[in-house]
Amino acid sequence: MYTAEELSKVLKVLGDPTRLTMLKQMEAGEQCACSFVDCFDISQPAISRHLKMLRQAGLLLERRDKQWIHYRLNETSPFYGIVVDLLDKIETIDVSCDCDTECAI
Amino acid sequence: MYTAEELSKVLKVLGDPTRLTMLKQMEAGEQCACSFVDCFDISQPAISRHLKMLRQAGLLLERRDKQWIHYRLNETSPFYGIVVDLLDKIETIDVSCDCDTECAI
DNA sequence: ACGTTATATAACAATTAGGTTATACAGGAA
DNA sequence: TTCCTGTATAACCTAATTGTTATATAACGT
Repeated sequence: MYTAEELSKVLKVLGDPTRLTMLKQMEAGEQCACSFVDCFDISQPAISRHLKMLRQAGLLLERRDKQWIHYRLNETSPFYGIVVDLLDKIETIDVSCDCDTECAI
Repeated sequence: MYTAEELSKVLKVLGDPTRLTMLKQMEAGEQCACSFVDCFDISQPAISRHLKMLRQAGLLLERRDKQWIHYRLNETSPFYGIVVDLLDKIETIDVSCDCDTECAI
């Protein structure tokens, strides 16, 4: 159970097509930040800021590996269930934009 | 199944505490617009615009009765299920702000 | 017709959101 | 060290959001 205040905060973060698509991709597994940069038609700093908003909402966890940072859904977030329920209602995106650098390992 | 685009649009509309609370109240049944005016600490035009956004998102239906307009959740919206699922996760609000005019009939 | 009530719209101000470019920082490789 | 790559932050711009007050519209009551 959540208050309308806290739930609306999370929904606001989810209410952006870029962020929602990022989450959808992470549902399939951990994603390197650079793969988002390749995937979306916006600048690297814009991607970085979207990731920051998702992190600050507690929806993401990160793992650093060398210079790459891999993000994944935070399964311990109190909103994880809600997020996954929503993501499962989104058509799978044909990701033709895999990270083309080493990080894809 | 929805696209990330269309779902994010709806989530953006839901991502506001006033609108989310309004929806929560409508989940309990039809609400007169004037009851929202009494209930929230914002001006009548602000309420009116929030209702318009919910209407434009297809989430509400309205019924005019004399000079009062009663709003209710649109059960035929393609997003109705999602909306109800989310509303059910919100703590019930102690509505000490019923419409104090005749419309409450 | 006239006043009153309920709701919607217009015009405006302040804040937030989301993009950009430039720059800083972190880590690996030569 | 120096250079390169990946990521984050700063500064800025524009557009959207959310509130306000003033006004218009719709419907009722006298």
